[in-house]
This record gives sequence, C-alpha cells and structure tokens, in this order.
Amino acid sequence: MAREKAERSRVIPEVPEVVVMRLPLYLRTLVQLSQRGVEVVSSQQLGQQLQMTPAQIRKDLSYFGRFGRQGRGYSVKYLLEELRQILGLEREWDVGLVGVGRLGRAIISYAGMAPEGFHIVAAFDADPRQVGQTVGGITVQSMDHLQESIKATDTRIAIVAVPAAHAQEVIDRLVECDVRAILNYAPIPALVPPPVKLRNIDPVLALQSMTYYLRSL
Amino acid sequence: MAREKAERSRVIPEVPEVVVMRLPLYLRTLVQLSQRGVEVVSSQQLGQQLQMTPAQIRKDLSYFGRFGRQGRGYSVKYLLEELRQILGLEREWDVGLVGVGRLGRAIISYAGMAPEGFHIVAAFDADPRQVGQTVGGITVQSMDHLQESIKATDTRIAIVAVPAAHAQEVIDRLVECDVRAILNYAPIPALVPPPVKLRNIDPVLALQSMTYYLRSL
DNA sequence: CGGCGATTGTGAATCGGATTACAATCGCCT
DNA sequence: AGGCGATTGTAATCCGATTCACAATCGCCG
Ligand SMILES: NC(=O)c1ccc[n+]([C@@H]2O[C@H](COP(=O)([O-])OP(=O)(O)OC[C@H]3O[C@@H](n4cnc5c(N)ncnc54)[C@H](O)[C@@H]3O)[C@@H](O)[C@H]2O)c1
Ligand SMILES: NC(=O)c1ccc[n+]([C@@H]2O[C@H](COP(=O)([O-])OP(=O)(O)OC[C@H]3O[C@@H](n4cnc5c(N)ncnc54)[C@H](O)[C@@H]3O)[C@@H](O)[C@H]2O)c1
Repeated sequence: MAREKAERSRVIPEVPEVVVMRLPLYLRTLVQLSQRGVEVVSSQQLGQQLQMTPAQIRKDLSYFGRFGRQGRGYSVKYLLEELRQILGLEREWDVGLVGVGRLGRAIISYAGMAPEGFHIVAAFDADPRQVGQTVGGITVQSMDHLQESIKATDTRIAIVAVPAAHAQEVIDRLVECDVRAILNYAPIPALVPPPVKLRNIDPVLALQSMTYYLRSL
Repeated sequence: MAREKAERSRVIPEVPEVVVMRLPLYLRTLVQLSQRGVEVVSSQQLGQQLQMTPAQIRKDLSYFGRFGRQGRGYSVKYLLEELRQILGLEREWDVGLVGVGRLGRAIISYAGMAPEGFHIVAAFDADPRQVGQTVGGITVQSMDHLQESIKATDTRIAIVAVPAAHAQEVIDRLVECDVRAILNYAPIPALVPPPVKLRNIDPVLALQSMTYYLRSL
C-alpha cells in the first residue's frame, strides 16, 4: 500500500487552450502512423510531420502526464489511446445540425465525421419546405421540436449553418437546450456564456487575411 | 517642400500574423456599422461588439498608421476604406477551386464570396465524369488544364477540396502554378514553401478540441 | 555489465503579444 | 476663449507561451 504509484490520480492543471487545440493534431498524426504500422515515434519525428518543434510537443504532453520512454520515444498505440481519453474521444458524440441549406446538406453527407465518432443525429430548419425531407438518412425537423429533440437525446454538440442574420438567435436557443459545444459556420462574432464552447469556421475571413500578403501582386 | 507631411510614405514594420488575422474581423464589423448608418465608432464600442479590449484594437491599427481622432473615435467609412486598402481588398480576386465534389459544389454556389470580392473563376477535378459539367455557371476542367488555365488568368488564390490522400499533391501543383494563397479543406497538415500562404479549415479538429471541455458529461 | 547514443520531461530563460497607463489632442459647451 | 469629458496612440509593463538546455533514464551492444 505504501508504494502505490498514484499514476492515475494526477491533477491536471489549467491547460492553455492553445495546447488543447493542438492535441487533435497530434492524435491525427498518430492515427496515420499507426495505420502505417509504425509502433514507436519520437517527438522529433512528430515535430517534423507537423512542422513544429519537438520541445513544444513534449511540453504539451507533459501537461497531462508522462507518456514516453527516454531513449525510445512514444508508443504510437499507447499515446494515441491516452490522447483520445484526454480529449474525451473514447466515446461517441451525438451532434445536432441547424440549417439544412446547401452547406448543411454538404455537412450531413460528409463522410469524415462518423469515423471520428461524431454522429449527426438530428437536423433542424425553419423553412417548412425543408421540414420532413430526408437528407443523408435523417429527417429534417421543425425548429419547434428543437428543445424537445435535443434534450430527449441529450445532445451536447451542435453545428450551426443558418444565415448570419439568424445565427445568434439559433445559438441562444441551442444554449438554452444545454448544448455545450457549438461549431458555427455563420460569419458573425457570436456570443456564448462561459460554460459553452464555440468555434467558428469562416473561409472568407481566412481569404481576407491571406490577401494581406498578396498586396504586391 | 520642407514641411511635407510624409503621411503616405509610412514604413510598415513586420506585422504579427495574429494582428493581420484580426483585421478582417474589424473590417466586417465596420461594414455592418456602415450599413446601419453609423458614421463614427470608438475602439470601446468596436471592442464590445467583437468581445475584445479597446486597447488591442488601437494597438493593432497603430501598426499601420493613425486613423482615429482623439475625443471622437474613428470615421467608420474612412477606417473601412483604409482596412480594405491594407488587406488588399480594394481590388477583386480571382479564385481557382480544385475538387468539385460535394464540398466543392457547396463552395461554388456559396453566395458569400462574391460580395467580398472573391470570384471563383475556374474549377478543376480529376474525375472525367465531373469534367465538362457546369456548376454554378462555371465549367469543370480537367487537371491537365490546371497550369495553363491558372497561369492564363493570373489566378493567385486557390481553394482545395479534394480527398486528404491527394491534397498535398494538388497543393504542390498549385504552388508550381504560382498560386500564392491556398485555402485547404483537406484534413492534412499540408506543407507550402515560404512565400505561399496557407489556411486550413477543419471542422473535425474544431470538434475534437471542444470535446476536451465536455469530458465531464 | 558498463559505456554510449538517443530521447524524455521539465525548470529556467527567452520571446512576443496583450494590457496598462497616460500624455496629447479633439469637439463641445458655456 | 477656455475648461472639460472623451478618446486616441504608444511607451512601458506584464504575462503567458515557446524554446532552451540538461539531468535522468532507457535500450542496446560489445
Ligand atoms: N455554403 C458554403 O460553402 C458556406 C461556407 C461558409 C459559410 N457559410 C455560411 O453558412 C450559412 C449557411 O449557408 P448556406 O449556403 O447553406 O445558406 P442556405 O441559404 O443554402 O441555407 C440556410 C438554411 O438555413 C435555414 N434557416 C434560416 N433561418 C433559420 C432559422 N432561424 N432557424 C433554422 N433554420 C434557418 C434556411 O431555411 C436554409 O435552409 C451562412 O451563414 C453562410 O454564410 C456557407
Ligand atoms: N463535405 C464537407 O462538409 C467537408 C467538410 C470539411 C472538409 N472536407 C474535406 O474536403 C475534401 C472533399 O470533401 P468532399 O466531401 O467534397 O469529397 P468528395 O469525394 O465528394 O469530392 C472530392 C472531389 O475531389 C476530386 N478529386 C479526387 N482526387 C483529385 C485530384 N488528385 N485532383 C483533383 N480532383 C480530385 C474527386 O473527383 C471528387 O470530385 C475532403 O478532404 C474532405 O475531408 C469536406
């Protein structure tokens, strides 16, 4: 009893958000290495693939524990599983989608989500013509059913793909339904209360920040 | 001659990339204010809208010059025009799209690009069944015509929406065609040589970094 | 079994971006 | 004209993230 390792009872300090945002990158690279049959990888090699310094990777990982072996590197399979655990990806997540327009449809039929454990299980739209239609195996519901449906399935993640003018209003309603993570495609600086996480996807912003460097052309 | 102001001949120092990435945010907010008929805005008000400190906005702008008036704030119209100038948005940009699948089609028919001065003028796909089809007014071309077409139209911006397995290869070809800004939707850590700018759009990464905060659920 | 090259984990040093704080300036009101 | 509240622009400071640097540890080989 005296020499118990206490390995599992590590207190995780406040981890900088930038670090959390890099973890999925590490995970993805490890999955690829794993598929290629690689069993061990050093921070050096990982850094090369991801175009970052080995020290940063080691530092990032050190927030969560000790996963490597000196002189060897990291077991790809082990680190991969640990990262999944840390990120909460050892389980599957149900995702709700609001706004079944062109983008919404592309998202529903996107094959890249399910393999990562994200399942779009419900879709909502305000347009009566959309309601009742079936897209990619799921039936579009009226916004009247939003709360009911989201709460019944205990969905905590939502994707917003409605026009900018209605995005904040939709987001507010999702927050009321206890959704805790929102991926917003509308080009607005949306506001959410503290416990809720928000990420924006905005191709126009990305283009506009790149043209700065093309001014000379 | 002696007291010339030298206003226009300001040497812009190396501006941090984070600053450049915030400018389009400012611009967008100014456009909205302008549409609402607002003529003057303070960094205070701007900061409130964008959920950031007034000082940061002032600091960011100070990299490029002096645009405000003490005691008043900024002329919305003037600052808006200056930002457009700085970002290279006073002109229109031609954009090439590679990969006319589900996502590619959604992008082509997305109405949010043209108003900002980004025009998708050419689309390319490796699949012979796609080639020749017309999507949103433009005809899909074979990859054989990539260099020829891109160079002929002097296109410097491209969007990549091909499967991950082919994305790096496509990006390399675009770089060879003198494309200088690439918006990549494929989930890979793509590599480009220094003069070329790259931004990635990756909804799965965004979701995976949010679940970290949902672990308790 | 001991020495060696490789690699981790992390405190310390460094770097760069954010914030603070304030002098300078403005428009306005009386 | 002069005083006042508001606001900018920026130098100085703070703070957090990145990088450095190295002791500790590992596997391996002779
Ligand atoms: N299409 C793209 O490639 C793309 C890319 C980036 C961002 N976006 C953004 O994504 C959003 C959707 O784009 P889109 O091209 O799919 O537009 P769209 O008009 O094709 O679809 C919008 C859908 O939202 C629905 N809707 C409108 N108000 C609603 C509300 N209050 N509640 C629920 N549903 C509502 C509409 O009925 C429609 O079906 C926009 O904000 C757009 O700027 C689109
Ligand atoms: N659909 C989405 O919502 C979505 C979202 C985010 C990211 N993505 C990513 O965008 C990419 C495209 O997704 P999609 O759903 O449109 O896939 P898709 O299979 O529908 O379309 C891919 C298209 O690329 C073409 N293509 C394949 N190899 C090519 C090559 N070497 N050169 C030129 N064209 C080639 C194919 O012929 C096809 O038309 C993928 O990398 C995907 O991970 C998609």
